[in-house]
Amino acid sequence: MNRQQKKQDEKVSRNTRSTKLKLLKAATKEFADKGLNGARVDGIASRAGVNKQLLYYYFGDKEKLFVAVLEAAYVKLRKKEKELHLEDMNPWQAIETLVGFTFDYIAHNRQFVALLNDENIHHAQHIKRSKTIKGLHSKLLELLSEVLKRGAKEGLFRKNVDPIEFYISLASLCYFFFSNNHTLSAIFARNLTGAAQKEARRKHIFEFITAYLKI
Amino acid sequence: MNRQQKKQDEKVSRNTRSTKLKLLKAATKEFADKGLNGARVDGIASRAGVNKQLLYYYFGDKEKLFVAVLEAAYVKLRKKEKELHLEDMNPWQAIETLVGFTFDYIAHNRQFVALLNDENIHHAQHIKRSKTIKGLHSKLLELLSEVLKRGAKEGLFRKNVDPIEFYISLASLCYFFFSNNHTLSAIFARNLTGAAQKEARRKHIFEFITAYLKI
Amino acid sequence: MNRQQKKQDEKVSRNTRSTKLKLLKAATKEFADKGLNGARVDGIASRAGVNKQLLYYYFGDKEKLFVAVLEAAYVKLRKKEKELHLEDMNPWQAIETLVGFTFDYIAHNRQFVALLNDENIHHAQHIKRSKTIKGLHSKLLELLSEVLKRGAKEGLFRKNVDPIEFYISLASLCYFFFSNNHTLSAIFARNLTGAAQKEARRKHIFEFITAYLKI
Amino acid sequence: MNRQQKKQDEKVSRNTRSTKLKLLKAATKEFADKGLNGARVDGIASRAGVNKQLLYYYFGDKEKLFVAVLEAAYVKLRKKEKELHLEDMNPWQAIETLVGFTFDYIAHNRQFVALLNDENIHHAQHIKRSKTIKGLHSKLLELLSEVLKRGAKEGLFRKNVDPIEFYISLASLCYFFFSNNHTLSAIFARNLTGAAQKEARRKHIFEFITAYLKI
DNA sequence: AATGAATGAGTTTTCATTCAT
DNA sequence: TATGAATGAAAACTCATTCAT
Repeated sequence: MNRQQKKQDEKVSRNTRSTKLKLLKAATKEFADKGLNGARVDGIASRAGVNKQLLYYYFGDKEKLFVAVLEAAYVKLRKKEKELHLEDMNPWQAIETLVGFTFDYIAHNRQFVALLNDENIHHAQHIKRSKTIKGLHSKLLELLSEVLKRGAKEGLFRKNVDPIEFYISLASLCYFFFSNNHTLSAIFARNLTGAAQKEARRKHIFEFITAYLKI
Repeated sequence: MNRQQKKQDEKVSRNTRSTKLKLLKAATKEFADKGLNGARVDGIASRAGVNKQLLYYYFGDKEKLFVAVLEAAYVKLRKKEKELHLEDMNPWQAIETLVGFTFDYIAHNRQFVALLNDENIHHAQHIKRSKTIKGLHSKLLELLSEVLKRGAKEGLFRKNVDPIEFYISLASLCYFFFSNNHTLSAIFARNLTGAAQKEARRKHIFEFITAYLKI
Repeated sequence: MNRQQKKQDEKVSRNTRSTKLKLLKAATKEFADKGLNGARVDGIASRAGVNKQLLYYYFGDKEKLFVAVLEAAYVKLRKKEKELHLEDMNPWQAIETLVGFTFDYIAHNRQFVALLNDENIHHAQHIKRSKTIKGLHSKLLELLSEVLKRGAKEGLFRKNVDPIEFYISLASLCYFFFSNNHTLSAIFARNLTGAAQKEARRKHIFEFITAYLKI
Repeated sequence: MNRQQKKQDEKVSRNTRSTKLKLLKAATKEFADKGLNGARVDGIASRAGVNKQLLYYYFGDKEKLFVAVLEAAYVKLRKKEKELHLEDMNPWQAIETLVGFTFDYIAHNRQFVALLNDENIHHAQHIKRSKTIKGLHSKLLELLSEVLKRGAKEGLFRKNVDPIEFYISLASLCYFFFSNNHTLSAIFARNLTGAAQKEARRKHIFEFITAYLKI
């Protein structure tokens, strides 16, 4: 393969990748904003600035695009999780890191929250069908399990904490505030969108988690 | 108005109520199951066993019916809340009652969870527009506030607990498990639907809350 | 049911029937003219002078409409067949009647020929799926079989004529001329559309069949 | 032009021919299987194992390719006809040969039958437009005419047989069985695909034709 | 001669809503 | 109060064709 060809291939493949990426990003926005049913194929294409048919060319149909969006979202999350390295920290550090990461990730990836909300309305049928997502085993639970045991053995943490229950609680505390922000704001007749509110929430969650783990 | 006519009127009005009710129940199911966008007017009418046009006759359009469904759901919740009478209990009793009620209500009213999920996708626009829902002030927060203060004063609870933060945490812990049950099951490759799982979750939430409040 | 109601019912049902009928006739024309794939749903609706969606309301989709068209065509044919009463005729009369009927029916129902042509392109998948058509057992073959036996026994006809082969030959001779009229005209560079040509063909077929049956 | 270049050119031209041929064969299959409207340009290209754009490069567009397919089919048929040499045979031999050839050609070239069927749905517009096909005058009719006259003069055949009517009858008997095989099978609820059925049909046609011609 | 990317115009289908009775 | 028939607007999706290399 000479330089000329190589250049060509790179360009073509880069174009393909960038077009698919543009579509994926546009779709993520549209799906997060309006849900699978509310999203418009036209809307996604025009957001991406490409012809609508390319969407079908690359992804097959609207639903498959939705799956691709979910998959990309999970790939991104798992990648970030891997960079945590909880195993190298002392128990309290590890918990603090995990809680901070969970909250901040959700806080900065509201689209992910919206997508998950919608996916739950659809009974997680797309995630269940996705081999990609099933293949992305999260090691977070194992790491957490190890940290909880370590902390207990060192006399720092409460004993016999079920890691799944604990993880669900952590996720709940971080996720719900964002996923239900609109209804909470409406019901409490109060704006919960602000940075101060968010910071207060973050702090509260730390206290909550800490109180539970502390002996 | 003679007896004959009165009887007829009564019958008619009872029929009206029952038809509206049938539609409302059917709509609740359909909306909870498929979301506002996924729900079908035809589906609702056929679930209710009535002609589609009646839906328009009674509720105006699909979106207004959705609002009516949300309103009915909130009316029901507020009514149940009123029956709690936290004010007559000692602080720990009150908290225990509140936690149990919150968990159990959500556990037994999954449709409400689904509706809220969907309403959040729509940025709570229907709730915000509904005067009915706005008018249904929940006294729970006030009661909780009073209970937390009482408990603190009596030296039972942690001091200066923000009732809103606390309430959101409580709601989070109860709500998320049910709202995200499908995706959680898929990701953990585990069935979280069972009664045992539910009971474990309930117990865990009690521990969590208690640990936080306890001095 | 009072007179008023009866009138209403009649009218409603007559409207439904007439609308369905209009659609069916329009679809028959369009499908015969352009084939299943070439036909346009819009074209059918506008030919019928009704809203396009009614087509979906009454028939489900384009393909089901095509099946309905085929079914109607077969129902019509079978009905005509029943009126022949070959059983009451002497053998030669019966054959003459059958041949004349077959030729004339095809000659006057060119749409049926076109539909069958197209259905064969689709490997008869719609006919195979149609319970209605399967249920319309043609008694023609039984009658023909009986006639052939009778004729043979009376010493009028050739013996041991296979009724199916004979029937296929008869159908061939009548059908092909019409089904392939366009290509025949093109290849022979001759107009085969005229009434004279048709009459000549009819006569020829009689001679052909007669020569075969005659001892 | 040096040897090297010549070799290249030869190779290129052979490739061209083979690519065109591959496309033509693939198109023949696809068109025969699904008709002009049902055939997919993508399907043809992928059957041929080449890029879709090449189809346009070589044939202009889908419809022109269809014409090319028809033309190739007629070229093939005419070539085979030429090899018959009916003129060298005695009348009965010639008829026997013609009938056998007609039946066998159709039996072995089902795609041709399917293409003709579809072309008739399109009112033979492509054949009518094709100068190539018009230029391929079939001498069969002239030969047949001569044979019929010869047979009649020799006292072997019925007199004054119209060669076109006779030819159409022959074609009918052979063609219809194959062109309508699917619907016939469906209606008779019987499999007419088998070799035995085919052989029976062939024999029957011989009897039929013979009976007609015989004095 | 060959290819992958991109597109426009069309086609089927869906669905909330209204009409007429 | 209740219903079946009818509709308009929009949605997803298809497909032949062309572009750029």
